[in-house]
Amino acid sequence: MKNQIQELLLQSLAELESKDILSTSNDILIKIENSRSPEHGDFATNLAMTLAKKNKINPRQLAQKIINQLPKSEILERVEIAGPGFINFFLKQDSHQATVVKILKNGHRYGDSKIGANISTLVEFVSANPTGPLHIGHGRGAAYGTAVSSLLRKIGFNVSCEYYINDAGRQMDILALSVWLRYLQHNDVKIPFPENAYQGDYITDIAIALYAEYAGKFVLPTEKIMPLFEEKAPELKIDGLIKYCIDNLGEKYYRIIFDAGLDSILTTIKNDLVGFGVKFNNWFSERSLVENKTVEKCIQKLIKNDWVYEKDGAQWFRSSKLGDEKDRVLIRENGQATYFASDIAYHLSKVERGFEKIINVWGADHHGYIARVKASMQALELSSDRLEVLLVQFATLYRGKEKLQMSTRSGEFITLKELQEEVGKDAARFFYIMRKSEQHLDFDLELAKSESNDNPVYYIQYAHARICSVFRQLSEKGINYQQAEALKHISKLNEAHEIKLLATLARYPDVIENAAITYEPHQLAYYLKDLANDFHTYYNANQFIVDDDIIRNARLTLIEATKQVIQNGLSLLGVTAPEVM
RNA sequence: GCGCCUGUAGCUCAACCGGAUAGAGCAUCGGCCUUCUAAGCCGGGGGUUAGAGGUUCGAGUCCUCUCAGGCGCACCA
Repeated sequence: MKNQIQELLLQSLAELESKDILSTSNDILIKIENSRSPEHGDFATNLAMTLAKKNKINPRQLAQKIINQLPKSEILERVEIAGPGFINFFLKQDSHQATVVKILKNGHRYGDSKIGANISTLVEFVSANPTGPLHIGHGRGAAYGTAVSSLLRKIGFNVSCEYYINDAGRQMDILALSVWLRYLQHNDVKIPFPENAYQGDYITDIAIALYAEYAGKFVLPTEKIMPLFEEKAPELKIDGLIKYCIDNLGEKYYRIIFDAGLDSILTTIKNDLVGFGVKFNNWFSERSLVENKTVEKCIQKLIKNDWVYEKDGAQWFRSSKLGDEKDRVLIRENGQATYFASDIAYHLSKVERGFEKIINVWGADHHGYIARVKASMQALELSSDRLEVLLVQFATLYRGKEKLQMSTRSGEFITLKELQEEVGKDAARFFYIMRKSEQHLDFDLELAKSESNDNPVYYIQYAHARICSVFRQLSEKGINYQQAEALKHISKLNEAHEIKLLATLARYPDVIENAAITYEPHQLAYYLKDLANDFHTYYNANQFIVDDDIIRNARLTLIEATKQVIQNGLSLLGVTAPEVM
């Protein structure tokens, strides 16, 4: 609809230009808005106001000239000038009514478009360290990332979702150590447990499972371990213990413990995500980048192109030459590659796998990381423009007044699974999506639980269930409804509530497109609330199952179309559309 | 100290690349169920958009400064 109006305006402008009344730049952007108020028609443009100054014409006069040159149109009832120079477009009623046909004809594809041009797109999100179950903080990234992916697919991008598994590095060593120490304790070895190791009960569970399979195979004499606990600096103590564990247990046994922890936690994470309705196309292992030498290959290439230098025994990347605020270490003094080195390789892999558009959904605490990753892509002569990093701000978690920590190490956190069990998947997903991603979120658990019945998601689902109920009543009463036949009577949909509902339904494709290209799924959530509101109002004002066949059929097509759009929208957000509530 | 994000009704949040009278929900007050689900609808009250300047036909939105909060500034991930 907007496109048609835009076309009319372009023709009008071309006409004015050919008469030398007006000059416009070639890249003129015609902005057409959905009017906020019915008295301003259905659509409005500020075109005359933006062109007025350049052409030294009074905006209202210019608006009149533009209107005079508008070609005849089938869809417009009338066009008006209002306020300082807005041009308001009023649609003919049958243009509104045609929306019903369009929706019912396209079904679950209503709202799709092809503007993504099948561009190969990778969306990476969650990617939490497999050192513990996902907590509520991860839920936001999961809900957001998957909604963005779904939206992009809807507008024609070829999207793949990926989870990057940080299965290498120090955090994982700490995890393995934590498992081992719990395992020793389970073997009645009297040994302390460091405060900065992973405290969660799930560690003990893994240790017990390990014991069940391997019995006392990994027990070492304690005399040599105990002195390591005397180290005062907590991080050094941990490192000392890890080193002891690897050296004395041997690489093979250490790997068994390490993998037991990794596999167990990864399985939990995968299950929790499936339960949350979040699916990944690929789980990408950081370790694989080390094992197949991609990391080494990256570093060699950087060295070859003179992006690396040595300082204090470490290898540094000259990222400050490429927009980063300082240079970054690739290889530490102790010879180990940094996480950043893996990440360079990971992004190379993304490009080499053919992704033209690369989207990373990161927690806001990683924002300082963007510049160095982009710098590395430039240094490897990969276009860094194709990388877009979407930052999701933190959710601060409260239980009533009490602020809760979401630290995995402390082991005290609400898991995503617990949230799901308490609040429900639909409500939780919608709760996350409602907030735009760059907003900080105060998530009061008590509130979320106690108000779960007031969660707007139920408002939307209720509209859907009500519509389903109407159709159930219809068949119970033995009243015939044939969509094709009923569609012949949509011209009867001209009551105020019906026009309002039709206009909202017509907006849906725009909402999808805009939500997708701006990566703002909350726009869809708010739209669905609006749509449900229009429906509930209509429901209260009019009876659908009436004796008049024509009126009844017309109304039924409208609510059937409404049902379809609610379904389409909710499914994009990972929320179900129940038929009964 | 530097960088990023945020500040809108009592609370939680919207506001479509700046646009017409800043909107919802919760809470509060008042109406609506012999008719398709009252998890609903209709109406009232509630605002100096943190503050001060600036840009322009027009600012919650853009710029500068101040204040307040969150996050980041590792040879951790």
